[in-house]
Amino acid sequence: MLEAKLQEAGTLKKLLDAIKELVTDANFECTEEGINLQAMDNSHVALVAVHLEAAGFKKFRCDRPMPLGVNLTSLTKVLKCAKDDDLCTLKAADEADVLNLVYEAKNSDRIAEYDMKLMDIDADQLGIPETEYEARVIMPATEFLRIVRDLSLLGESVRIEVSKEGVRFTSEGEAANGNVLLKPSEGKIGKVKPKSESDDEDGDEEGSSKKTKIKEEKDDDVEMDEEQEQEFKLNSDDEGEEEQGAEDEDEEGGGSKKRKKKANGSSKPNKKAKTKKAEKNEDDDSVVVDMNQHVSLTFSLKYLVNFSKSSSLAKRVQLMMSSDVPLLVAYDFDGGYIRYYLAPKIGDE
Amino acid sequence: MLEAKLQEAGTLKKLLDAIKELVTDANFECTEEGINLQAMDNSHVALVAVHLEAAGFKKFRCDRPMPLGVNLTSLTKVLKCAKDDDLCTLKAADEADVLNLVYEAKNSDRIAEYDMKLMDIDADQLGIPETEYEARVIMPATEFLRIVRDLSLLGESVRIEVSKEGVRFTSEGEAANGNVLLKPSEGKIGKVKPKSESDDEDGDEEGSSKKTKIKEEKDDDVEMDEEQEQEFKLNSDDEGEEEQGAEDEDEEGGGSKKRKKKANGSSKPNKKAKTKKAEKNEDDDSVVVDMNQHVSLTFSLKYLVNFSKSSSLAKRVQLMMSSDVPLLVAYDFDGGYIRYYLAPKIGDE
DNA sequence: GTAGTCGCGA
DNA sequence: TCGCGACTAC
Repeated sequence: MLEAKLQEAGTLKKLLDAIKELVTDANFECTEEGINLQAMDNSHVALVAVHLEAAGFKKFRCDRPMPLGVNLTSLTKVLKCAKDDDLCTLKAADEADVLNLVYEAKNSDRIAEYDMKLMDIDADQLGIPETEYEARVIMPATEFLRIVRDLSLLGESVRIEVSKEGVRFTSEGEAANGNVLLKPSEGKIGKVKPKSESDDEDGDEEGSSKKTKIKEEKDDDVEMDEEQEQEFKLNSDDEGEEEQGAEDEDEEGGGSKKRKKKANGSSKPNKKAKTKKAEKNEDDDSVVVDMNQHVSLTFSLKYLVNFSKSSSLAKRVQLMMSSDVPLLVAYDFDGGYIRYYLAPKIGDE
Repeated sequence: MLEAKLQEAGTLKKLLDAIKELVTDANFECTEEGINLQAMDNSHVALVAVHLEAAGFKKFRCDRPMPLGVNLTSLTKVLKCAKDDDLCTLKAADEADVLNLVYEAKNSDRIAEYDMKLMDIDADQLGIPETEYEARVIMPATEFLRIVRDLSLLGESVRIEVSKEGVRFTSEGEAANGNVLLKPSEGKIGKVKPKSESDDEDGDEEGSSKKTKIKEEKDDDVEMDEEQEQEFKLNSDDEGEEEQGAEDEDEEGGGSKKRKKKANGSSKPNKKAKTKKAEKNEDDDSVVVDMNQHVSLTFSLKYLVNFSKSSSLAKRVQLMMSSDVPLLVAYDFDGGYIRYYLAPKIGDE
């Protein structure tokens, strides 16, 4: 049985606004630790991973793991029926085929209750490899939004280059080319340290000579697979929109979670990282650039524009890049995160 | 000859926005008392009655009754040419086939003048029976708007139930079901008294044991027919959209008012009621529920959503219901009102 | 608030 | 089949 009470329905509404255009159906994987959602977009070019931790709820109870197959369009409709500041309680009985949502107005003289049908979704719950990245950029989410929106007016794709100079976004279009260069804020450029020491790589870069790759600075709850079994595979986005059997990853997605909780131990040591992030990641407008080597990758702007809808959820966004692996765009907010993975365009076209 | 000067063109604009989707052509029945419009919607499921009283105009003169047949789409276009705060004067000569509209900017350095063609419309001016209702709900217009909009995302129809609990709106749809319960505000529930005493039925319900029906709390100027000749008949809205001859009630609608002022005396004792209403009906966000018995009726949300466009005209809305008779949705504003009647769906489908 | 896209009605 | 209106996205 699940019962999760959220202080503000608005949080969920924003979350859905952020992903509903990318994904139409997804499993909300509920466990005692919170709620996870992971899905590839309809053309398998991008992957979204959402995590809402139990502690982020005003009240959270989930007796046993349960996947709730939700049509996001329906859920969006149902959430439209809530005011942003309504208390919102999600309830589902074990084996239930409906999700119950209760909205209580602040002044509680209005109670609305909705039952939404659930569906069985063949989980394409993929293992996300815990990549160590060659470059990380942390910047204001609105800045990122602005840049990708601007550039999307010019062309279809953007090249993101991280160098000692900072980070440069370049787009070339029919009518015009453009690029935006963000210089790292004072003292905000350096190399990246392995996760174990990442707590103090904030510009004071003494000792950062070790050539390690960068891990995203986050509480990790995405299923990662050091063993690489069922590792997720994104299509490289080269305009191929033909429906290619989205159902070829059935070994993983048998409909239920053979969730492989990470074998490797580096998985979730994060209360401290959280505090750290608050310091460097949410409290300012700085641009932080960490890199071990020059990285230049090209991505579809359409997707990035879509990702940046999450700007309403978090002040800061983190971009993690390495050659030839998907870009990770991560937004952290109180009580959870939303992450997007996007395969680079090949051939730098 | 008609000459009616309105302080704010915006009022008319809002009025037209509220009804133009429901009705495409209608007669503006002008008399010395003001302007009335009454029309059934295109599928004869709903009826709209608008009243603009002479006193609500900055200046009003109508020498003799005249029906002005107006295409509401055209009038809407012409009104779009006015700014909301323009002075707006409507003029029509006797027997004229055009309506003249003059817009004067506040600062009067701009005068715009339009002539709109009139048309002959077979009046379906129907007698509206003065129903006494079993239940009345008065609530903020925006709340009603919100509820019907929300529920219309889920399903086609809504069941409205008035009980001691308050008023509950329920909709069932493909993907989800939902219901919203509004509890009456403190002391705002009671039985309803006959109109003659309605001035003090505000929660202080001593003496309200008399089992009388409720009349709408309003200045009444709709043609009502105690004799029941030509009483209006709404189609019960069960998807039946066949055009049924709307032109059988000419005795009443011959273009002029043989207004039968109600035979029964309870008809318009309302300057006081008005004040009263201001107290309980417009100055707060309360939900007032009066009922003599439990009522549960089902209506088309499409229409209710349409009706609630009138929320821009009034702060409060009044719902009047009795089993098996049309719902009355009434909005009162300075200088007039707009009322909608909607037949319940049959069989509670 | 405006523009574009999709659906429904004439 | 074309036009108008409604809904969604930007």
